[in-house]
Amino acid sequence: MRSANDEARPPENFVDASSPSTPVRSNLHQRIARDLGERIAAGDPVPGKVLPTEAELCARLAVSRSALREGFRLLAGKGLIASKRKVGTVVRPRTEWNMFDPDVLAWHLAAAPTDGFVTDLFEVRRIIEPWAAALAAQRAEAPTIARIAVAYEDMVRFQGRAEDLLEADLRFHETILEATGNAFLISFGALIESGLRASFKLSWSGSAHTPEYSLRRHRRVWETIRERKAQEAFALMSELLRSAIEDVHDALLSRRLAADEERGVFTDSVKDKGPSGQRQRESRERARQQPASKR
Amino acid sequence: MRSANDEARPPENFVDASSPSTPVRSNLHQRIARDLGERIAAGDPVPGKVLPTEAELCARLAVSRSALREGFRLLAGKGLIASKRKVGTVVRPRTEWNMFDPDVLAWHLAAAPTDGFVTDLFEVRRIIEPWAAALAAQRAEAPTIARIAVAYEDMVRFQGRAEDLLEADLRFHETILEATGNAFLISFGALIESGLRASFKLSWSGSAHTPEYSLRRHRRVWETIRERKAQEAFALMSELLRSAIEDVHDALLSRRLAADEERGVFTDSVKDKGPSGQRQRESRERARQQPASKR
DNA sequence: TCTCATCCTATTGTCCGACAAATAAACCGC
DNA sequence: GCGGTTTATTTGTCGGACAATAGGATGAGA
Repeated sequence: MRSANDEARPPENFVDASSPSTPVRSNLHQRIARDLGERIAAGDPVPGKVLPTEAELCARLAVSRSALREGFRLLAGKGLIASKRKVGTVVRPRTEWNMFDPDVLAWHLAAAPTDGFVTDLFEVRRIIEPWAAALAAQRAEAPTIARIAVAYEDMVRFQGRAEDLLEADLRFHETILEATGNAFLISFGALIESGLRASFKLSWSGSAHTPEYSLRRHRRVWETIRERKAQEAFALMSELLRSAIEDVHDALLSRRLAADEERGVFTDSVKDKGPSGQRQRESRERARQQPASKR
Repeated sequence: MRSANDEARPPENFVDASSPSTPVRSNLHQRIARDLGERIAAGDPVPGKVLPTEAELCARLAVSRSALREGFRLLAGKGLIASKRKVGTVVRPRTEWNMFDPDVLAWHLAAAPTDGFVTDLFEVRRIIEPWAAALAAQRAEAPTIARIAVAYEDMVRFQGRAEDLLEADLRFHETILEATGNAFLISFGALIESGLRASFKLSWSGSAHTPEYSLRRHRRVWETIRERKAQEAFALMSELLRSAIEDVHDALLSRRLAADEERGVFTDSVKDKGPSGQRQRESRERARQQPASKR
């Protein structure tokens, strides 16, 4: 029984290798978790509803119950699902999900990168990272400051290659978080990494602002940290993130415009969007749950 | 084989029921994860080292391999461990752990509530919650504000019963986070809940400040949110947390003093601690990894 | 003696089947 | 119509088997 393949099953043909914090050759239960996680993040089984029974999912995904259940545990540990005897495995309400988990963030961005969602993410970054910069200016040890410098210099050197530039950019921000010596802020770095990687893959490789503009801001942040000017580091990091979020919103906007145009629709829902950077606050309630992509 | 019990094994005799975000009647794999998680958080297998093999752990804990592996997945999903064929299951470096996971936080606090750790936690609270209060003042809808009021009034009513007071206190802070509408900030509430619950169980039920003092601060935060005064809400929440961290530090200090005294040691390591609230910044590096309790 | 290829073995990864336990839902007696 | 009982379904745990991988031992050759 269970001959070959039924539907929606990636048994062997996809080596893929696209997930943060999981190695290229991921295990089966990791792939299962990612698969289900992305689907749940997209709202396939809407919160409150139950997933198919383990037996059925085993058949559909063509995996053993052990592997499936281990995948379930990965999701349960992040708050996405909860299983109970006789009732099944239910998708927990979104408020219970651990949004600070890098995987959960990646699944969200892979499945439904809504405006409201990335707005929320950058809002948190704008809350945390300026403080991190200030604390780094106060506490960073010399070698850590040197690593921030290296990251910045790599950004300059890799200006051409977007891939390497992203890596250097990530290292820049993560090293600043490290410099604070705060275990929680260091953890926050993984979230930024996951978020930026996914956003990057989402195709906003470039930016609306010129590369020089962004580089100059990074350089000034680094300099103020080196010179132990906490308040200025705070302000500059705040500025840096403000311009970064504008870039992301522009990218998401053009992305949606392109999608709409190609679909032939051009209704009133997209005609009066301003040039970004301002109306996020007002329209955030409505933009929240509006999927911008497939599925 | 595997007759009765070997060591450090809680097979059936502990019903316990002490873990946040997990129901009272927890499953076996959840208990396994908590058990190993607390031990790892305490540094039993130090990061980089490998755990005993699955076969051995199965024997020691007297559980099946399935249950053990599901527990492993819980831990792996939070970044604590990583398994590889032939090499075993290694404890990942602390920087890779997801400190924003409520369980990870609880395990840390249960196993090794160091000064540096709670300082870090409250530092993050002081970064995030004032902003949350400000955003809540801007965005909260009327019914949400009403729930904040209810939480405050419950705090007043439950002044006597510490348990209920804690619940109301948690609801107060979590509702403010909810009011921001930011998915990430809402997630942060689970962290606060886990942290405060563990701290509470750690015995600082009361506080150095009078209850009235704390209540007055909460009241003023609520009022400014109701009156949409974002800046004042920011400042007041900041103040509230500043006094809260003083309470916690006092509690931890007296806790350690009591432990030292009872042990008979009274060396120079504890004699010149000031009256809290000031020297956290300077001595944080040294206080970081100093266990204050058993094990 | 050093280097490299090969084999061996230990360990996790996955599969399978069985039974236990819980509990929602159907059922039945009153 | 209602409360207690039974049933059926679903997850929870167990035990065993084999596959896959990779570290380490082994041995041959330079």
